[in-house]
Amino acid sequence: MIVYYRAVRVKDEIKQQAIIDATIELVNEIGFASCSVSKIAKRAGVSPATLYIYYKNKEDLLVSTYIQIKTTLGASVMQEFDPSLPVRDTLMAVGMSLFRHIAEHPQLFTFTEQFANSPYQDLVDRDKLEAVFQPLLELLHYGITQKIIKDVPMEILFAHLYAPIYALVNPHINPDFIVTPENIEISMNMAWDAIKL
Amino acid sequence: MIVYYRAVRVKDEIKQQAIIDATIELVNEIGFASCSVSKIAKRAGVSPATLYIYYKNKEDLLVSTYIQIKTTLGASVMQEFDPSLPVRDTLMAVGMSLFRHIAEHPQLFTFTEQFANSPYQDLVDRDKLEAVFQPLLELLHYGITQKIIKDVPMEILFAHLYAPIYALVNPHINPDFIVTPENIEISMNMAWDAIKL
Amino acid sequence: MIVYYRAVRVKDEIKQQAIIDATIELVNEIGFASCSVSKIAKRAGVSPATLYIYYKNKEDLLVSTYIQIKTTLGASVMQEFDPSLPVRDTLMAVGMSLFRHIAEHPQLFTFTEQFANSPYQDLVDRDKLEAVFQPLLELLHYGITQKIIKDVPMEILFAHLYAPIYALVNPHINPDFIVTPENIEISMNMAWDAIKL
Amino acid sequence: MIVYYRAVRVKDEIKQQAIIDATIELVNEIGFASCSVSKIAKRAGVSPATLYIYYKNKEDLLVSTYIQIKTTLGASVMQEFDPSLPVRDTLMAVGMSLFRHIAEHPQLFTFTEQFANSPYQDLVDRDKLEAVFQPLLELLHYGITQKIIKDVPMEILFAHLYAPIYALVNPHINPDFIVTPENIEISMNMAWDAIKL
DNA sequence: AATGAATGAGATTTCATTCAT
DNA sequence: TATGAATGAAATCTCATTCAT
Repeated sequence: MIVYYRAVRVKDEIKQQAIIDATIELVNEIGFASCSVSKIAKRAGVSPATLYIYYKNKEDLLVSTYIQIKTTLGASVMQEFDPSLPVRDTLMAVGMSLFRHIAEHPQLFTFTEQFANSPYQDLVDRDKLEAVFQPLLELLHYGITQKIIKDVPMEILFAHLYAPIYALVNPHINPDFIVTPENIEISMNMAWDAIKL
Repeated sequence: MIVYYRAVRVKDEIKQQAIIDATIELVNEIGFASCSVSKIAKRAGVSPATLYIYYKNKEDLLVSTYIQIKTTLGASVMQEFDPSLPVRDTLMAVGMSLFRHIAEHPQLFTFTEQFANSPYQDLVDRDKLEAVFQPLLELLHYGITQKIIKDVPMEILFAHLYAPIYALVNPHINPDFIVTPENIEISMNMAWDAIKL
Repeated sequence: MIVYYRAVRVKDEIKQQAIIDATIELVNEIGFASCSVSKIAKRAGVSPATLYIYYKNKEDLLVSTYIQIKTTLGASVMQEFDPSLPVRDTLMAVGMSLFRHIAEHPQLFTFTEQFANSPYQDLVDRDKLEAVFQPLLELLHYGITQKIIKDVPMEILFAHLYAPIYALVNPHINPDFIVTPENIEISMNMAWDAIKL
Repeated sequence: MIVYYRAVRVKDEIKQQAIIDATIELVNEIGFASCSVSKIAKRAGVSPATLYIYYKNKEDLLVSTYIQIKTTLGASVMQEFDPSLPVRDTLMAVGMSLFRHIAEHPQLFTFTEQFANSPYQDLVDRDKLEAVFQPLLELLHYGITQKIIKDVPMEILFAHLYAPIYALVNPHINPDFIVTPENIEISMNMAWDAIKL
């Protein structure tokens, strides 16, 4: 009976995740701009008012969704990071992991691409999100000191390492491109050619 | 009478361009999502109803604006295309021109980036827009047959040639990156390293 | 034909007043707190969206209504102001006019009473609204120098001159009080007794 | 067992009063119109659902709060009522006590002023609330028979006795008025001049 | 008794588009 | 052609209240 009394209905993490999932689905189906709170709520099977129990407002919901996706992506990709390997192998492994992760979760990728070009993107603490990639930055620095990697600004190194990946997997840019292990390897090798000394 | 007719036509075109300019300005100032027809009309100095004389609806206006920008960009960039030069020189020239064009017209770039991640983007005939880059495609093909360029899928070549440019100049991705002639050259040289055999 | 073209549909002052009238009616019927924009619009026979053509927002509508009523009241009451009369006669005439005006327009009075106790009241420039009563203030000052009126703070004089009027005609406070010429005279005489030296 | 029962009751009453106090505070801070049940509950440190254990609904809570304040005010003010004193002294004492009470509890006054201009005010049994002032009524009647006070309708006497007080202490009407003992005395003397024969 | 979760109803406001002139 | 007025539909969000525990 005590257990009964203590078991007051509790904020439902399943429901909270259902709302996020509904958001991602809807953005994929009808686009970021057409996503209204009502539509998201209906898709998640809750009342629009319920949504406001879990998120302060629409902005909070979208930003939270974005951060969740990016955090998961970062953690997953950086699992491959192994500083005991040669610089080249590490960078390639991380890049390939990124390729694969995006290819396996196209819905998440679509969401983040649309989010990044929305007015909401300014509300995210980018530095915090990118902190997980700090080891990558240090590895590139090390590569430069070892005369393995070109001594150019970091942004340019990153742009050549990872921008081609994003362009290739983006269906808006390359609707017909298919991510195969061969293509991944080809592209990552080219990225290495770009940055290596 | 002909004079009269032409005068009217000229006035029309000025107004029509004023609407497009207003659209681009507003997207830059308040973002794609916050741009309403009324706001665009007010900025252009016309009535909302007038806007519907020149464009079928909002979608038509935005798509027309996008096509105008992309067409102008393509024509401008391809001016540098000179098939009598070595392959490398041509590709570099085109890339640098692209870099410069974007850097010189940041408002147009902002518009296209926002448009490309909107539900409207599916309404554009991409093939038609990209037709202007056909010579580039042929040049790459030629480079492959001459064993100058890696024999990999076209999309991958393009991704490594131009995606880094877009990433670098995109203030959402690289808010602190400054486009200098040195940076342009560094990046284009790296792009060449990526695709060259 | 020229006339036809020039007669573009024009902001309709009749419609604008219809909205204000609807506002006043509704506040009388269902109270200030229950008045929604939709209800006001429906009562005025327009779409809620139309209301926003004439007023920036709900606040603007309510404040405008209040100012209109108060301005009309002030002008009407001060018509009785005749500085050539003895001080006592002037004050009595103004007070009686106020009594009568309120009694004849109970709906307007109800609106202002409710408005004055709403969060909107802080948005009104009271000094501007009360400027019309400046001659009254000066008259009281003059009466003090002439030793006709008690030399006490202005607020106290005003409170004793006019607060009883408002209390008497307020149906919330005196639901059964009937404004008769006799009652008006009785009350105004008492007010004079209060302030006279 | 009795002890247990009483302990529970005491706890209840504290919570119930906490809700009322929270209501008064919130009305003062954010205004009557912005007070929602959730906000009141949060301020009182209880769940919105708990509030419905103590009060049937929002209306019941607000009316109860109003009645509590008015009852306390009436009792406090009428403490000064001493029929053995001369009529004038009694009326003056009561008025001054009213002045002081309001000045000392501005939060309670703010609440009642806002309540009185809300749709809830019709739900109060005014006769019951005003019963406490019955001796005052009788005193005025007596004063009339003794030819001390003007023989005019009761409402008019009350209006001149107490409406100026409410107007003076009301910050909406007299934002700059400061309640000093001198001002209280001046005003009460004027009120007496108004009603005395 | 006590509560956090849940919600239908309704609030204000803006939108893309059309109408009447 | 050009327009200011007009609007139905839909947006985001809050509310008073009830439910399940």
